[in-house]
Amino acid sequence: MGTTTVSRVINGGARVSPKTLVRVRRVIEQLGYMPNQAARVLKGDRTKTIGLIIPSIADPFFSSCAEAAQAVARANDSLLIVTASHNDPHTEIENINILVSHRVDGLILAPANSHSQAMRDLLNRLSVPVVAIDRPVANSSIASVVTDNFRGARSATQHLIDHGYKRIVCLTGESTLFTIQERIRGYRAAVEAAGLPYSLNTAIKDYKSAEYAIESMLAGANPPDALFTLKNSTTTYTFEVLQKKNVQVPKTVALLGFDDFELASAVRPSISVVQQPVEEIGRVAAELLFDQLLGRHNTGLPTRSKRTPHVLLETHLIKRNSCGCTPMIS
Amino acid sequence: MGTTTVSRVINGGARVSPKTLVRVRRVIEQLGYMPNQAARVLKGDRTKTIGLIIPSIADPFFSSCAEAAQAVARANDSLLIVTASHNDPHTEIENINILVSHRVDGLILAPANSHSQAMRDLLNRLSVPVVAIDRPVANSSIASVVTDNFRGARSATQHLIDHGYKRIVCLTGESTLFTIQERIRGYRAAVEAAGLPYSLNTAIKDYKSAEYAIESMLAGANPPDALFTLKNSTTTYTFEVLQKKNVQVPKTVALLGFDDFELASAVRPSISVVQQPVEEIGRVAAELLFDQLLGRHNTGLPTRSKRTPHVLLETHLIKRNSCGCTPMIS
DNA sequence: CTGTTAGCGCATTCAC
DNA sequence: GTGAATGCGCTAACAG
Repeated sequence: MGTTTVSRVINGGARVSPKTLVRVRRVIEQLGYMPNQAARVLKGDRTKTIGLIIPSIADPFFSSCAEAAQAVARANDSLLIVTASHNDPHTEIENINILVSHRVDGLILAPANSHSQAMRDLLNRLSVPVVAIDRPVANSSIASVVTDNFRGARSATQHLIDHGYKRIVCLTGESTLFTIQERIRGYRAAVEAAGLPYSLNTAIKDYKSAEYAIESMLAGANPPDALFTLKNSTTTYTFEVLQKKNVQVPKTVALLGFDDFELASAVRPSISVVQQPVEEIGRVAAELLFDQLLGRHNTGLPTRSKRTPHVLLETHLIKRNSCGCTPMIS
Repeated sequence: MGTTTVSRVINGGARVSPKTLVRVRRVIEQLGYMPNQAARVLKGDRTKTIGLIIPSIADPFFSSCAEAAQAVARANDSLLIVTASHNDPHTEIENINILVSHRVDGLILAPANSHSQAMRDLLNRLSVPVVAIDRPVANSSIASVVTDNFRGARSATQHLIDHGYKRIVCLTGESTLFTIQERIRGYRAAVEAAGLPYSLNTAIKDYKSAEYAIESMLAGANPPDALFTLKNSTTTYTFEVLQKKNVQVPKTVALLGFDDFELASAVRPSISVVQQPVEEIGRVAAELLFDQLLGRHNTGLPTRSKRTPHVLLETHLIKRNSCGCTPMIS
């Protein structure tokens, strides 16, 4: 018995006589033998694992990304390791280190803080390819797959303007996040271009704060006729408040949210939203990563694109009822 | 320079002079050096990784489990690797093999098929501890953390009976799953004990089929006065249909669902549900796994419990409006 | 076709 | 306090 022969059998069985091949295979089967990846890795080969760091596994947005990325990883015979940063820069760096220790072949991450110098340095030092999702890494040459939050928010706001609303208020929380800032920019661009007042409240962090904000506004001198909510939780809190207060939507005040969610079409009125191509983000990011990993660049592109692609994905406005539209389908 | 010294520094720095310690640490920092886990593993130690196999990462139920399990893993200085089986026995076995190849220290999984002989054999051959979640592995000594689906469904049905409903119909899909079967048993036990008719429809797999089923029932000779839906998607499809048909809930027909979901309290009427202790499942499973891993059993228990614990977690009935209750809080 | 050898990076043992 | 030697399981290179 030669270990080499066994090794050959495991790796496809080339240059092994059919007899031994069968024999070895049977023994392997019988013993339930599994090659030790650690040893393979140690030999210097790829680990066939890639890492994904997202704020939370339980967040539907990111878990859908993860699912899509995993599919691509599988297709490339790799394992996806998902860890959660909870948007904490410290935890994030810790996660990067853990994954690097485990010698992942590449890394996808949603940077907790786009501007963290420490993380940028760390990332630049890595010898494996990195792709950022959802948010780019500022001032760096790291590849990224990001939604066009600016245009998405601008055209959504424009849609409200087209409906004739004059006092469109923008509601959100977590305004330090890159994505939220971009959406704010988009909202601002649209209202300013239309000569409408700019009104932003970034203090919505739970049901209570939403209730307080909306109550004051509606009772105020110049109540809004439309609400543009920049993130999922803000949208649902707002919806709940409006419902509880028996505010007519969209009659008294219209509602449009950024980011789609499961029951947006099931509630009454159904909620119009800006939809992000969630799965696509995960899929494209993983594809980009494997492109870098396997050294295949710019396939099919006539122009030699730069080494680090920055993919900007388009959003899609889903017109339901809460904005004032009356689509055919329920 | 001795590699041993460096090794010592990395592993806590015992028996190293303060000077060298500082010096080595600085160089490590400067080089961005990370110990190669593969080599450590090869030395025979634990890999500090555990595997989790769930039907889908994007499923809120399981991703919450995963999040909780990851927290426990971190606390035990380990990495959680999550993979998706899509409820396919073949993919599941493939995933087990991949994780075993990567030498995970333990495994948590939601068995796609509780009765698969092949999987049972494979699992028994493994040298690492295994914990099943959501569904047990039939006829095996594998530890499990499962919700008490039977009692949850029975008491939910009983609650509908207490409300005075006489024709309670049970709706679901995926009736081959262990959890669903248990819930069916619970429903059956309750209606039969009350001398009420047993009526089950397991064909709800999408909005269309829900619409068809509900339409026929309501138009039929003996329409139901309450609907008990056994899984999340069935509940939302049913809710959508009832809403679209302008059926009064709970007046014309009441609704009670198994499994809580994000907007159950936000919709009108708010939907009463049987809530599972989702995070607890993930947490307890991971804790059980590390107990086995670290050889600490039966802590604090006076009676010597058997080696493979089977934890049965209680459900909680959340009374909202759709069942006919009128809770104080919105 | 098959076996022998060497080395991947680390932690452990044992001398110094 | 420190360092040299050893072996974990595997595969690539090289004989037979």
